Amino acid sequence: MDKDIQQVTSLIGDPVRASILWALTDGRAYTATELSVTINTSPQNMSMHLSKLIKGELLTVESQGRYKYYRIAKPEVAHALEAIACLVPEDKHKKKTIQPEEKAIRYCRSCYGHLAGKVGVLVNEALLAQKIIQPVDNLYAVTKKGEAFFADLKIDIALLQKQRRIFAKPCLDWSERKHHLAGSLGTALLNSMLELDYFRRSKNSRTILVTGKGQTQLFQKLKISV
Amino acid sequence: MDKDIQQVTSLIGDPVRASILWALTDGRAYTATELSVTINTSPQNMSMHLSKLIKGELLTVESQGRYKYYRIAKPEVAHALEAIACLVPEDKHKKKTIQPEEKAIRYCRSCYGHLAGKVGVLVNEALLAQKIIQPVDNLYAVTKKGEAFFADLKIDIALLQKQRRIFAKPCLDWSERKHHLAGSLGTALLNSMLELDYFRRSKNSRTILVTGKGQTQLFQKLKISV
DNA sequence: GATACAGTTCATTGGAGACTGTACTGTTAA
DNA sequence: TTAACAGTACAGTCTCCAATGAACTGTATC
Repeated sequence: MDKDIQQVTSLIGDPVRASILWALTDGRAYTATELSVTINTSPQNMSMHLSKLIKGELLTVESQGRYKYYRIAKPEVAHALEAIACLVPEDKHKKKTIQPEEKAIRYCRSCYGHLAGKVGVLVNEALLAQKIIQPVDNLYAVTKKGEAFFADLKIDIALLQKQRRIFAKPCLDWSERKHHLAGSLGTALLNSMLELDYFRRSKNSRTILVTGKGQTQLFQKLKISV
Repeated sequence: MDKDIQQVTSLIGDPVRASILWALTDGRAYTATELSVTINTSPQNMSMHLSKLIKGELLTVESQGRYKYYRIAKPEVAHALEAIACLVPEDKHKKKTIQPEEKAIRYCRSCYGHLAGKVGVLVNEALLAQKIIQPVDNLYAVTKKGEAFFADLKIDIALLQKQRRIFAKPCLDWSERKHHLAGSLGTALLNSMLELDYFRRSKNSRTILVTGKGQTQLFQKLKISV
């Protein structure tokens, strides 16, 4: 038993691995590259640490194309990390400023070119509710009504469908645990909305800001209040 | 915050320090030499590690003559360790032949002053089933019926509730993966049952033995067969 | 007093393992 | 097809820090 505990603690004990685990405690999944950027270490090093965490059954991986999404393996891991966080000496807690950036990234962000977060999920739900898109065996198809909607946003559906890339599909949103729109249509939609100044990207972050114009347009077109 | 977590994890991460902490999770105090013998390392090395744990506020010392008694600084530390113990990969439990002493410690032990192991979990389940305690937002409360039960064991509920320490809460048991009773009520219950000779501590181990009297009383009072 | 023991301090050493550079596989996009 | 990118594998380097030996303080017992 003692040996087992030692193995787990030395796994958690490394500073880089501790940072990885801590970054993942919110339950969202990140790619190896994303993690290596936020933790500020090389991709090879990150790969090494991630494989150790996988082997120790603290993380799980999910492959999506050339990306690999890493996430906490089970609730017990997050629980243990929270328990460890409680052991930080008291005097260190002086500066308990809760960062608003965390809140922002959960609200609206880009996810490999398409819209994610709470806003991304709301948009997807609205597109379905208004029958602009509809599910067809695990993918999405654009309806007659939808064609007009996308044309209005200067999106050429026919052109997108000619591409080899998947046209439109649901993608599980890590912060909301619901689906948002992915595929070339998802990318085109976000690009168009950025172009039209509904949204603006923020620097050095995946966070996306909703403009005043975006608020009014999203309400008019999709009946969404953001 | 990230730096703080790293400091705590690398403190826990060292194999020797992990063993020290694990050896102290029963809440009892040990001298430096005792620890260096059980952990099997030199006194100087033990001294070095202990001073780091003290500095990190995970342990406290108490001097008595030429001896120094080391113990876990606060319940949160024991809690974090138990949480970490839950992360030991499943297959490790199965394939290794569990030694008799290991079996004993899994069956019944003390965990920072309260009862743990299979017996600890059974007792907790019985207390809940018989409506002696009931869950109230992640804590436990004593029912009317329960007051009589604890009074019978010479436990003064009112006195315990006046303390600053948490009165009663569930604590995840590493060997059973279920909850046992923690908090001042849990401590009082174990002390009372030791006093009444339901249980006896074994020397140099966290293992607790159930006496004949304990077996009959636990069956009479809680309908538990141990 | 002398002796034995608990625990600590400090300089030195040794080695585990984290990191880097290079080179590779597999996937996506044009 | 080619190019770009995500991620991995491996060998070599380097660095931190645990462990050691020797010497010390302080306490108990004779």
